[in-house]
Amino acid sequence: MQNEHEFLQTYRLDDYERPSVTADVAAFMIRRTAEESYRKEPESRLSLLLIRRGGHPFKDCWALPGGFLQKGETIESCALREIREETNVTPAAIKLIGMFTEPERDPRGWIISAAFASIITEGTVQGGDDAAEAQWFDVRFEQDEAGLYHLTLTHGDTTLDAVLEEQSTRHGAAGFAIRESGSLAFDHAAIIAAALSALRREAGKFEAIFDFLPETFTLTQLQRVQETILNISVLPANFRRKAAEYVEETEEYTSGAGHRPAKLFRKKA
Amino acid sequence: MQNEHEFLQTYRLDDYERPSVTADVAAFMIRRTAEESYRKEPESRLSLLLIRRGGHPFKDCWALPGGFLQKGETIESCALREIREETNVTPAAIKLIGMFTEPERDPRGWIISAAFASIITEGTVQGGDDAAEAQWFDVRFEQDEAGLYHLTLTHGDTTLDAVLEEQSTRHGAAGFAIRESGSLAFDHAAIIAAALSALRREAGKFEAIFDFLPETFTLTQLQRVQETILNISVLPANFRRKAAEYVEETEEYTSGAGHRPAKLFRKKA
DNA sequence: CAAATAGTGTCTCTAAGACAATATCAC
DNA sequence: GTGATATTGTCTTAGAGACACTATTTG
Repeated sequence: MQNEHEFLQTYRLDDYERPSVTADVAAFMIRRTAEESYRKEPESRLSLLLIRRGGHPFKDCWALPGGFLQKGETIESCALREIREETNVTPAAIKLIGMFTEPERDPRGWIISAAFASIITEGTVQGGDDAAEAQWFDVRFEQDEAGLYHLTLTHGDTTLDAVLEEQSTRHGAAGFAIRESGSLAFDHAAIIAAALSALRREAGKFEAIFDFLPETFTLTQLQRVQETILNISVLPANFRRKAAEYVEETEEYTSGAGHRPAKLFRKKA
Repeated sequence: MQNEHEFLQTYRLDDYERPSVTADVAAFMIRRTAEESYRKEPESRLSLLLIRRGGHPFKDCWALPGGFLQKGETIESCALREIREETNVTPAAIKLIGMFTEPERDPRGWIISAAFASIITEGTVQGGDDAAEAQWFDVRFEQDEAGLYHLTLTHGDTTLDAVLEEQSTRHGAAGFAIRESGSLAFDHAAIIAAALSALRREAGKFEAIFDFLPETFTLTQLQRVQETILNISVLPANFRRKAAEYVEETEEYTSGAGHRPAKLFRKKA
């Protein structure tokens, strides 16, 4: 009879074929467009970080940042390392949203992906990175009358359109089937749709939205984050009442905005 | 310049080392203990399916059913196939709850795991399976004054005790660090804790709990499912008011229970 | 009829939404 | 002052929890 040490000495993992494993990251940020009038508040938009593929397959298509899991790291470290290497941004938070494992999803071979949604804090993106081909796309994600989801990503003149169908969730987490993929590589349109669903599910709770903002912020900024993600609009009075539970005052105020200064808040510990 | 076809012809995936990938399944069922008095309602308990390991490593420890991802299947099919092969039960639903990828988590080598929570419908377990070493354990999962989580699994004379600490969720989904693992194999105590958290999060919504019950059920049965999972108790009047939205009546009634018959309901389409 | 669960009606309290009114700054 | 956002107060309504009461079955 073998003991455990002897067993491990003779155990051969490579008798079985193994997949390559990647982490792909859908990184979201709230961006504010330049104000028109000096005292009007800038518009907030949800945006997503994509990179343009320089090589095959899906050459010249846009894709989520991501790459292969290496020995000795966890899948979360891999996700953080890859987005950093490829786009020079560091997320404030990441969250696993699904596994994408269809055997034919990657023409290079058997490659499965762990998909993460991540949040980039407004204003932490340094310019001048090596990743010239990394760009922020404005996000639109809506359901039409027929129940199909339309994902529209815009950056300057470039528009990527994808159409997805929500999959019956028998035996599994909610997923999306791709009807049209636009110029998005692999199954990344489905990953983005899943990440957006997850983000919207979370954004209703306050805990989840602070990472979009700097350390201190006004309540209006916080409100805009939630409104932008959920694509809704709520009355300031009611938003403040609900938010009060999750924030604490600082002594600081905004200034120079052509209207009453706003107190700055921080997330309650 | 290569075209895509030429690229794929010469692409070599095996230049990089790859991990083995497994799916592990935490399968939950509601079991009802034999009634004491002829008209008293039986007690409901949440239970979890474990198998006893016959070989190294962790010989004689208890573990979640699971096994290696094979080429040509998705990770969800793998999870369903493995639990079926090893325990002869078929889940009504499965849901990914996390990736477990610590490099040292398996002494056999580089093996990462996709963890699923699954629901087994009451009464669908056939006896006499080949998996003599698969057993249902009653589940207790509670937080103590110090904030530590205690997981207690009981089957007859066998009791497995694990102590876990909730991990700060910076950079990721809520996770648990194992303080003491009892006789649970690998990091399965942490997987079970994560699955229980996910189950409790979902059980508050009605959508998630129907799979524990057969096609038709009484509202009291439905109430017991929710109460058992969440470890709470609510007033029948209030439960019914909330549940009404998610169920529809049938023409059937229970009988022979020594008290007023209950109408059977089914999940609303 | 006694014991037990099934089912209904209603009171109260709280949280969410709507709306009105006041405060304060930069030009 | 004007135009904009900041901030507070309060009315109304919808939903959750508590509780009292009635209905129906089988040993």
